[in-house]
Amino acid sequence: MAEKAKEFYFSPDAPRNLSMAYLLSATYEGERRTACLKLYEPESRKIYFWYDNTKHQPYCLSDAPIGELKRIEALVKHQGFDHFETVEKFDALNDRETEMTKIIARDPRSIGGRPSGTIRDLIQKSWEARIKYYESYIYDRQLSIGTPYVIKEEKLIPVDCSTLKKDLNAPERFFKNEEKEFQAYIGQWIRLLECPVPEFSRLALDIEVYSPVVTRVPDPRTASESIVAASLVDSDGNKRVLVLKRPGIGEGGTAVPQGVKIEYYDREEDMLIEVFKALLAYPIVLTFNGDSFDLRYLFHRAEKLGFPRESIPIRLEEIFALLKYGVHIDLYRFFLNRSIQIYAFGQKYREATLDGIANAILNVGKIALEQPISELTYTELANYCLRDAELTMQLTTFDDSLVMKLIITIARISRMPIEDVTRQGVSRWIRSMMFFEHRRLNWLIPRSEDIIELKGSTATEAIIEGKKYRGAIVIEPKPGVHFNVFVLDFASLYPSIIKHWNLSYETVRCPHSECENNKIPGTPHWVCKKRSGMTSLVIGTLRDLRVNWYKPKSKDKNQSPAMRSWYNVIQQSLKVILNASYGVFGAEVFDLYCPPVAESTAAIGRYAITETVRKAEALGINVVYGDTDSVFLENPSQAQINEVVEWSREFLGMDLDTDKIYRYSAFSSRKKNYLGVYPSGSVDIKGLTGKKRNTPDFLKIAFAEMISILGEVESSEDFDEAKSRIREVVKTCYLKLKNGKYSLDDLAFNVMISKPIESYTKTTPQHVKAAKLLVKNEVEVKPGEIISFVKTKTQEGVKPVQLASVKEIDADKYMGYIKSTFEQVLDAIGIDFDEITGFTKLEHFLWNFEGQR
DNA sequence: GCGGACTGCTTACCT
DNA sequence: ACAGGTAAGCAGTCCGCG
Repeated sequence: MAEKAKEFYFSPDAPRNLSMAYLLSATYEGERRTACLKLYEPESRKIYFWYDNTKHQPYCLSDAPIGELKRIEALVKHQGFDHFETVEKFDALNDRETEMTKIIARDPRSIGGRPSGTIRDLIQKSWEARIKYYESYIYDRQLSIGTPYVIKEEKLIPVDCSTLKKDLNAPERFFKNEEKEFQAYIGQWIRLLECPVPEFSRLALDIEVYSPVVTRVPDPRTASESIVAASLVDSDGNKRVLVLKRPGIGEGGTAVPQGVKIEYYDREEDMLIEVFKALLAYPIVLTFNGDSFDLRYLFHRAEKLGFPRESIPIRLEEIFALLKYGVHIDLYRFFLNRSIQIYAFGQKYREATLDGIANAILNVGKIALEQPISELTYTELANYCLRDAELTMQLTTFDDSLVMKLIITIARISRMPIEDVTRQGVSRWIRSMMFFEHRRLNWLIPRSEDIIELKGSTATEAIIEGKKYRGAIVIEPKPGVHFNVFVLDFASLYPSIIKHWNLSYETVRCPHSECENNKIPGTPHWVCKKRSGMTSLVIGTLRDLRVNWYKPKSKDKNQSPAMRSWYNVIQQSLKVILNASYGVFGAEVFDLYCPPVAESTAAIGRYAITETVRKAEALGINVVYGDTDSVFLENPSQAQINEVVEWSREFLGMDLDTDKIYRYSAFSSRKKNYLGVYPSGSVDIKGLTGKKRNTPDFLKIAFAEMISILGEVESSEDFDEAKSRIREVVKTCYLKLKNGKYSLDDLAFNVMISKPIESYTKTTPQHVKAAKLLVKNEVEVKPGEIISFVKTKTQEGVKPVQLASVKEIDADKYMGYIKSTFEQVLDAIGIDFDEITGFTKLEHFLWNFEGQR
C-alpha cells in the first residue's frame, strides 16, 4: 500500500530558474527548518516550493541588553536558542528610537509555539513573539502574496508589474497634488493591486459517507464508516464521480449528466488513492466545509485503512485541513466571514450552507434527497455528490471568477497567505497589513498590554448598556412626506476622519505635552501634531484609492467591461477593509486594540454631522433626517448645497457629496426607518418590517404592492388616489387571510436560530419553541439555520411549517402583523390604519362573519 | 387570580 | 471575534387590586 501510494507523490521543489510564478502562500517546513513558499506557475499550472536560502531565522525581541539576557541560564541553554543580536527599532508608542535584543531561535516553536517551556516565557517582556513564523517571514522580506515572482539562480525576485501592464506608472501623475512621499506610496499600492491575476487551475471535491443511522452525521475523527462516493470537478469542466460498490445497491433513477461516467471501485482504498492523486494534481483544491469534514474524514479514513501518513496528501491542523502540495480553500469558511457576507455580497445569502449560498448567488441548489444516503441507488448518489462539487466550483467561477479575484485582492492588501485569508476575519487581515507596515518602516510592533496601559480606556458613555464608548448620532426624523429631498453624505466618513485627524494608536494621546492642546472634540483626548500616524497613512491611502481612483474607474465607460469589473473587485475589497478599519480599534481581539482611537473617530463623526446640520439650518435648509454620516435636506437650492459642500471641505476638511435625490421621502417618527422614492419611481426602503427577511411572504408581497403604488405618486394630490388603492391592497390581504387562502409557506415567519437550542436558558423565543417541536419530531436543528414557523391557536402559540396545518392558524395574530407592518408607512404619509381600512367595529364583525362562511 | 406596566432577551436592521 | 444605535415582539416579573 505504501509503495503504491508513494508512486504518485511527486516532489515539487522549484528549479534553479523558474519563469513567472504567483506567490500564494507561505508555511514553515519542519524537517528543513525553513520557510517554504508556494508558487503557482500558470504555464505548467503547477505549484512549486521555494525554500528560504537567505538564512532567515525565527526570533522575538527583548528590551533587555544582551549582557543581561546572557545571565538567564535557562535561555542560553534552551535547546531552541541560537544567538543574540542588537537591533535598532523605532518605538512609536513612546516616539523614540530604541535598542532591542533580537533573540534568534533554531525553530519557531521554541519562541512561543508550545504551551510551556518556550523562550518567550523565560524573559520578562517579549515583543513580536506571537507572530507566526511564516508571517514574520513575509513581513521581513516584504513579500507580496498574490503577485508574480521569478526564480533566478535560486534567488526569489519580484516581477515589476508595470512591465506587465504599462499604465501602472500613471498613478503618480494622477495624484500629482499630493506630497512626493505620498505619491510614491500610493503608486506602490496601485502596482500591487492592479497587477494582473492569472486563471487558476483548480479542483472542487466533495465526498459522501455511508451512515447507518439516518439522523447522525458521520464523525470525521472516528471515520468508522466507508466513503461511498467522491466527486471531482475541475475548472476546465472535467467532471468525475467515483462510487464504491456495495452489496444490494443497483443503478436507477435519472442518469448522470452527459459526458460523466460513474467510476466504480470494489475497494475503498483504490478509490481513495484516486482521490489523493487528484489532490496532488491541482494547485488549488476547493471544498465546502472541507476543514471540518471532507478532508478530515479522508485523512482519518485513510489512516484507518492502513495508509501511511506520508502517503496522505493532507496536513491536518486543529481546526483547519491543509494540503501538503496545493492550496486548500474551504469556501464555507470564506462565505461565513461576516465582512464577505455583508459587504462583498450585500447580504444576498442568509444561511452559510452550500444550498443557501448557491441558491442565492447561482440560482441553483443542492439536489433534494427523498431517502437517506445509504439507500440511494448508485446513480442517485453520484448525481447528488456531483452536484455538490459542481456548485462548489461554480461559487468560484461565476462572474468571471469573481471570488478568486476577491480572494487574491484581499490577500494582496492583507499580505496574508491564501489559506489564512480565506479562513480568518477582517481584524486579522488588518493586523497583518499593519504588521507588514511596521516591518517596512522598521518600527517595533507594540505589545497589546502596553497600548492599553499608555492610552487608558474610554471617556464617553455609550447609549447602549454594556458598550464601551459612545457611537454615532441619529438625527430625529421629521415625520411626514417631504418632496425633493437631497441626501448628502461624507465619502467614507470614518476613514476620512482617521486620515484628516491623524488618528492612530501612537498619535492619539501621544507622549508630547505640546500636543495636549490639540483636542478631539467631545473627548478629553488629544492627537499628535509632530508625527503622522501610521493608521492615518495606511487607511487614508486606501480611502483615497477607493474614492478617487477605483470607484470612478469601475464606472468609467471608457474602460472595457472586463476592466470595469476588475476595478470593481478592487474597489469592493478596499471597501471591506475600510468599513472595518475604525471598528477594529474598538475590538479587544485586534492586536492594536486602542479604545481611544475608536472613541475619537466616533466623536469626530458626531461633531461632523452636528456641525453640518447646524450649518444647513443656518442657511435656512430644512434638515429632515440624518444618520451617522448623512443629512437629508428638504428641497434645497443648488446654491445652498454648494455652500454646505464648500463649507465642509474648508471647515471640516472632508468631502460631502450628494449621494441620492428623492422625488419624495416619507418618515414616521421611527429612526432608521423610512422610504424614499427616486425620480425614476423606484423605491428605497430602509428598516421597514415589510422588507425584513423574517417577515412572512404574504405580508412582504402585500407590502410590495403598496410600495409600487407609492412609487407612482408624483405630487401631494396623488396621495388621495394612492390611499384608496392601498386600502384595497390591505383589504384583499385581510380577506385572503380570513378565508384561508394563504399557504403555510406564505404565512411562515423565518427566523434564524443563532445558538444551540439548549443555550436558550433565559427565555424561550417563539422560533426556539418551534425548533423544540421539530427536535421532538426527530428533525435536527443546528445554529445558523432558519426556522420557519406559523402562529397557531395551539398551546405553544407557534408551530413549525413542517408540522402545522392551515386550520390551526391564528388569524387574529396575523391581523395584528398586517396592521403594524402597514402602519410604519401609513403613519408617515399621514393616514390612519383604521381609517384607511375603514375597520369600524361593525365592519370587523362583518369581515369576521364573511370570513367564517 | 388577573391584567397592565415594566424589564430583559432576541433578532434584524442602519450607518 | 470590526464598532455602536434603533425597532419590534415576546417572555417573564412586578404590582396593584379590598
